[in-house]
Amino acid sequence: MPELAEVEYYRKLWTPGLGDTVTGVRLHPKAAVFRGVDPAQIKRQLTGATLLSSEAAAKQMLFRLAAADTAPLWLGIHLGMTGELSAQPTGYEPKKADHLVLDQARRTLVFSDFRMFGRVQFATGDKPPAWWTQIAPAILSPAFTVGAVAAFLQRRTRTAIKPVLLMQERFPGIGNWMADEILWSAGIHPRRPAGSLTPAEIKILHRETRRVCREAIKYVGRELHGLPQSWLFHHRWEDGGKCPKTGVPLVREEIGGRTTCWSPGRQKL
DNA sequence: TCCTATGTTGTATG
DNA sequence: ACATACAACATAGG
Repeated sequence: MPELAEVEYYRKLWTPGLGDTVTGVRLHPKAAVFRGVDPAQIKRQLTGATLLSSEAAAKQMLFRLAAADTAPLWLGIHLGMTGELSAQPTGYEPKKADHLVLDQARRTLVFSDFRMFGRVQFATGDKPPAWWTQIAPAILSPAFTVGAVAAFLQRRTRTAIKPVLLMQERFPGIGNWMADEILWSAGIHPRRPAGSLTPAEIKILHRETRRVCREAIKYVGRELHGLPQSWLFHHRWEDGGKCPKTGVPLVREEIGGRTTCWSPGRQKL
């Protein structure tokens, strides 16, 4: 389920383990979540290391660890479509989809992802690796300006605005439900060509993008399903779901290869 | 059996 | 070179 807001939620579930040593590592060496990395190396280097800090950016998380006689260790996790983190009691028996399990004296930290679209990254070095630093500037940072959004839309004149909002290089952390939520609250039809938005609409889109991110982090950070009922989120999948603002039945169609939900009347072509 | 799924990426095509 | 469209990845559940 993880988009920016849920990623932040899951990141914090490992917070109890900060400051503690990893006494053992259990992993599935052949799991697809380890594509591009060496699971044996991860197991070797993380064992005995101390988990120091974590941060989230876009749909990814970065965990910093320290070990004797080596440069800092960087563990990256992308939750893909079905990834989750959890902290389990000592003695936890890993389940089938628990691909990376870090044992500590007082708990066990687990990354599981049954569909395995997520991934584990790993690096050592004094500075965070490129796969982390290359993530686009956050939507809630000063770099996310109306001008930057306008310029990005201009280069995608004919593309529907919906898939444009899913492009991580400009909208890091936005996923399918957040994109629909943004367009719904901005009153913009998801099929509108990106280049057809007026300056006024771009301004609203920019404002609502930031607002949805800020509020989603606030509500979801508290509890995973903590969004208010007034959000589209709670109605978008139910058959016969109605727009929380107008009471009119919602519409669902595929746009840009993803199921898209909107409220006709509020969002016109 | 068939369809869907809160994501990314490689490849083909324009 | 750039933008766009779509299959592929792997699995569970309705």
